[in-house]
Amino acid sequence: MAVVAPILSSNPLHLLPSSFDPPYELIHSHPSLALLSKCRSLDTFKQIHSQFIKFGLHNTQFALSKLVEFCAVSPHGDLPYAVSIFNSIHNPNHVIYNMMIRGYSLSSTPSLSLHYYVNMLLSGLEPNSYTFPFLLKSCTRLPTADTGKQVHGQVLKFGLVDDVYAHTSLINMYAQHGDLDDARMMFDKSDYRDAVSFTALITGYASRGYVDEARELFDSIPIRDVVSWNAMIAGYAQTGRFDVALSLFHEMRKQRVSPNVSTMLSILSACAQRGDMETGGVVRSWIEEHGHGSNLKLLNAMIDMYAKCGDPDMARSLFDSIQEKDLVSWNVMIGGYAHASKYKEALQVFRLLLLNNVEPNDVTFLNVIPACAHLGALDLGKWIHTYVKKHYSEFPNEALWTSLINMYAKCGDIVAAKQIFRGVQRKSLACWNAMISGLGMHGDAAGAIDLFTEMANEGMKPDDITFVGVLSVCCHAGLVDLGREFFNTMIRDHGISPRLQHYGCMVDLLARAGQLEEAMSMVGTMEQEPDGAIWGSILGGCRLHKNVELGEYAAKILYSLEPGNPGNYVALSNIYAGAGRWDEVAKIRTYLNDAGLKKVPGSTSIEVDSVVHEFLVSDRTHPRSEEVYRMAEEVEEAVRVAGHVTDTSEVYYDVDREWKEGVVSEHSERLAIAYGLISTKAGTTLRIVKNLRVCGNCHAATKIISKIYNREIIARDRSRFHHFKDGRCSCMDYW
DNA sequence: GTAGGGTTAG
Repeated sequence: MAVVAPILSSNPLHLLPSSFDPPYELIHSHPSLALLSKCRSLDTFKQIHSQFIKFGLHNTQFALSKLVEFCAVSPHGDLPYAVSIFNSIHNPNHVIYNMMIRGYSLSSTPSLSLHYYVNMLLSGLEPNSYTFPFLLKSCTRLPTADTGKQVHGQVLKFGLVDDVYAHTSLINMYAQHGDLDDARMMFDKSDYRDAVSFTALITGYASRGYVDEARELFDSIPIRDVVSWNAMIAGYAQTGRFDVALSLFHEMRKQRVSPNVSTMLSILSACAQRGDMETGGVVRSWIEEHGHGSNLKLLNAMIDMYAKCGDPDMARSLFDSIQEKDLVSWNVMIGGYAHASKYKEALQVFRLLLLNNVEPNDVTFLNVIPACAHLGALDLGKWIHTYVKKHYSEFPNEALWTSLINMYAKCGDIVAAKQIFRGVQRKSLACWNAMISGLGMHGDAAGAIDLFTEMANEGMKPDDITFVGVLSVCCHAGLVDLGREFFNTMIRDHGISPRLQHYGCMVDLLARAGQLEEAMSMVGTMEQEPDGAIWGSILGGCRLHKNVELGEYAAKILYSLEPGNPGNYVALSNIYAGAGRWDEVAKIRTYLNDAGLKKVPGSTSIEVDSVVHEFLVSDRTHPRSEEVYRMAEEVEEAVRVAGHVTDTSEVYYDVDREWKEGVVSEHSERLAIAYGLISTKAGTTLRIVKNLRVCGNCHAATKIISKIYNREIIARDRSRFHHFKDGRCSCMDYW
C-alpha cells in the first residue's frame, strides 16, 4: 500500500477504466497536454507519449485524440505514427476518426481518407459536421470529381448539406475540379454566403481563366478579406491582365485590407511584366516593414521585378546580398540579364552557378541558351546541348530542343540545328517555326519553303510566326512573286491578319525590288500605324532605286517617328548624293553635327576557345590589340593586292562612315576577323556576330579573305547570315 | 476537444 499510495495521489486517472472519459477539466489541465501543444519535433512527441502512458492518459479518448491530432495534422507529426496509435485504440470516437481523415487529406495519399471514413461507418459511428470538410478536402485533391460526387451523396444522406462548413467544402470541391456549374449551383442554393464561400467559387473561376465571372462575384461579396483579394489579383496576373491586377492591389490598399506574402508575390510578378517599378518599391517597403526580408521567394520575385523593370544592377545587388540562394535565385538573375539584353552578364552568372556546384535545370537552360544564341557563343551552346542530352533525354522538355535549334541556327551551325530538328519526335509548332526561320536566316530559301510544305503535309497548321519566317526568307532571297503569294495565302487560306512584321517583310521585299508604288499601296492598306522599320524599308528602296521625292517623304515621317536615329538622315543624304544634290548633303551633315546625333557604334564579336571577344569600331582595348591591328593591315593589303578596289562611291556617299565609323579597315568585323586569324588554327571556320548590317566594302573584302586565307567565315549581321567561302557569299550579294 | 476559401518565385 505504501508503494501504491503515491501513485494514486499523483495520478488519479491511472485506475480509471479505459472506456471511461473523465471530466474535461481533469485532463485539460494535465501538464503533459500543455507540453504537447508546444511540441515541435517527433522525438519530443515520443517522450510526451510515454508520459501519457505513464500517467494513464492514453486510456482516455480525449488524450488519444490529441496524440492522433499531433501526429496526423501537425507539420512536425508523422502519419504512420498516427496510424500505429490509431490501431491501438479499441473504439475510436468521432474526433479520432475525423483526425485520421484530416491527416490523410493533408498527405500525399488523400484517397486513404476514404478508408477511414468507411471504417467509421462500419464501426457504427455516423459522420458529424466536422467529418465532411476533412473528407471533401481529400476529394478536392483527387484527380477527378467522381469520389467527391459520391461523398456529396453521403452529405445529403446524413442531412448535413445545409451545414455551412460542409456546404462550402462542396462548393470548393466542385470549383477546384473545374465543375464550375455544379459549384455555382451549390453556391446559389445556399442561403448563408460569406467571404469564404464566395472566395471558393471565385478561385475556381479565376484559376481556370474565367476572370470576368470571378470579378462579377468579387464585386458582389459583402465582405472581402485578403484571401478574396488575392484570388482575384492572382487570377488577373495569371491571365496576363497585369494592369488590372496592379490597380486592384492599389484599390485593396485604399480599402485598408492588409496584403500578405501571397498578395505580394502576385504583385511582384505583375510589376515585372508591366515594368512597374514604383509599385515594386511599395512591395519592397512592405517586405522590410513586415520582417519578410529573409523570405527567399519574395527576394527572388524582387530580383525578377528589378531586372524586368530595367534595373538589372539593382537586381544583381539584391542577388549578391542573398546568402542562401536557391536555384530560382540563379535562374531569375540569369533570365533577368537576358531580358535586359545583358547576355554576357547572363553567361557570367551561369558560369558562377557552375563554379558554385549548383545543379542547373531546364529553366536555367531556357534562359542561358538564348543568351548563347544572341552572342553566338557556340562552344557554350554545344556544352549545354551535351548536358541536356545526358540529363533530359528521358524526360525531354520540348521547349529545350526548340531553343537549341534556334541557338545553333543563330550561332551559324545550321547543320547541327537540322540534326536536332530531325531527332525531335513530336515536333511542336514552335519547333517547326524555329527551323524554318533558322533556314531563312541562312538564306536557304528552298530549304525553308520545303519545310513549310512538309509541315503542312504533316497536318501542322502554320501560325503568324511561321509566316514571318517564310516571308523573311522571300525577303532575303528577293523572291517577290512567292512572297506575295505567301502573304495572300496567309490572309485568305489561314485567316491570319497580317501584323507589323508581315507588312515589314512585304514592304521591304517590294521596295528593294523597285516596286515602290506597290510597296506604298501596301502601306496604305495597313490597319496598324506603320513603324520605323517599314518607312526605313521605303527609304532604303528609294536609295537603291534613286527616288528622291518618295525618299524625302519617307524620311520626314521617320524623323518624327525616330528623332534620335541619325541613320534616317544619312540614308536621305545618300539619296541626295546619288542625285548630285550636294548642297542638301552638306545641310544634313551640318545638322547631324550640330544636333550631336550619334549612330550606334558597330560591334562584332567572335568566340574563341569558349570566350566571346567583342570589338568596336577602331577599338584598341583588346589585350592583343597591337597584333590585331597588324593583322588587319596585312589583310587589307592582301585584299588590295587580290584586286579589290574599295568602293569609293559608297564611301564617298556614306557621310555616316566618314563622319563616324572611320576607315573601313578599322570596322569592327575586320578587327574580329583579324583576331580570329591570329588566334585559331589554319583552316578553322570563323564565326562572327555583328550588331549592325555588314557594309558593302566589308562584304566584298570578306569574300576575298575567305579565299586567300582559305577560311570559311560565317557572319551574322542584324538581319541574316552570310557564309563566306572560296571568295563567294551564300547571299549571292543580295541582302 | 476537431471545421470551410490561398502552397506562393523562374
